[in-house]
Amino acid sequence: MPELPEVETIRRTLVGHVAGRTIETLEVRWPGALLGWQDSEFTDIVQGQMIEGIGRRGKYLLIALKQGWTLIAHMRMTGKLLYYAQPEPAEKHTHVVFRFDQGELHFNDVRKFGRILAVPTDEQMLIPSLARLGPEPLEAGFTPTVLYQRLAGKKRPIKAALLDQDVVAGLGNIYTDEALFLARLNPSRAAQSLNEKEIQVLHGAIVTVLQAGIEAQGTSFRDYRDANGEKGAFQEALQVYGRANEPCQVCGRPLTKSRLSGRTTVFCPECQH
DNA sequence: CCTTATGCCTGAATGC
DNA sequence: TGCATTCAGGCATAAG
Repeated sequence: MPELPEVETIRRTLVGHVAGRTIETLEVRWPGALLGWQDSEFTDIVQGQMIEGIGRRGKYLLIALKQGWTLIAHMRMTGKLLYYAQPEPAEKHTHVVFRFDQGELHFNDVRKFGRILAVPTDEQMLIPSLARLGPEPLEAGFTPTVLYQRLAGKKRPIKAALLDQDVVAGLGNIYTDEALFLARLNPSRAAQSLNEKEIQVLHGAIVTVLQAGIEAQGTSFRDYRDANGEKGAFQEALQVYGRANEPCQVCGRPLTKSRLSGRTTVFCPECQH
């Protein structure tokens, strides 16, 4: 499921193809994928506009259009943005097709959870879910001190806090479990119970797993593909996610699967305290 | 402040 | 084999 490293990889694999391209036509095959406007209005907004660049905030992809509009895309679980240099028939579950003066972009989502929103660029920050987002974990503003402050006083399990996009932007179930393993922290620990040293280690672990995820071009556990339709490789490096009952890479004892804050959670009860 | 439940979805995996 | 159930989960929202 696209988390920060996957969305960043989509951004990187897409920008070279579409920056400077003009959206000539929009084909809306399932209007439910579009938020904020009727599909005819959406079409009027984007047709004829040139893509200036693509940014990212947390798990949101921000596609900046020339005439002051931005497309905000969220893949949720199974959303994909697939670029084709040549015209390509829409595959099953393709909900929106952007056709450029050269090439086309397909928004495809089996589960139909993903959404694309069009908003005037200068009103982006009025979108509550974007406005509330916590710090970007790979930018300079994300320091151990900032993380400490953001977790202070929180009684919720550290895992629940890290999954909360308002605490830190971009972590999902995969990278949260991996970061907690790397930091040797039990996912059930109350967030406020972590001391400064533990927070410092956790901060380093978050940065490390996210950077490693990006370097591996994401985790293709099931559905994830980049804009070229390519899989990532980080699934091969996962230490705990998807490895319930397998031996811990550190101590050899079986990894435990439980349910925490409604999410499947895998961790090593021996190594993670 | 926190939790759990629900809805949104389809396909793969599992159960009988 | 086949039919039914469970599970995967990000996020908004509601309720306790």
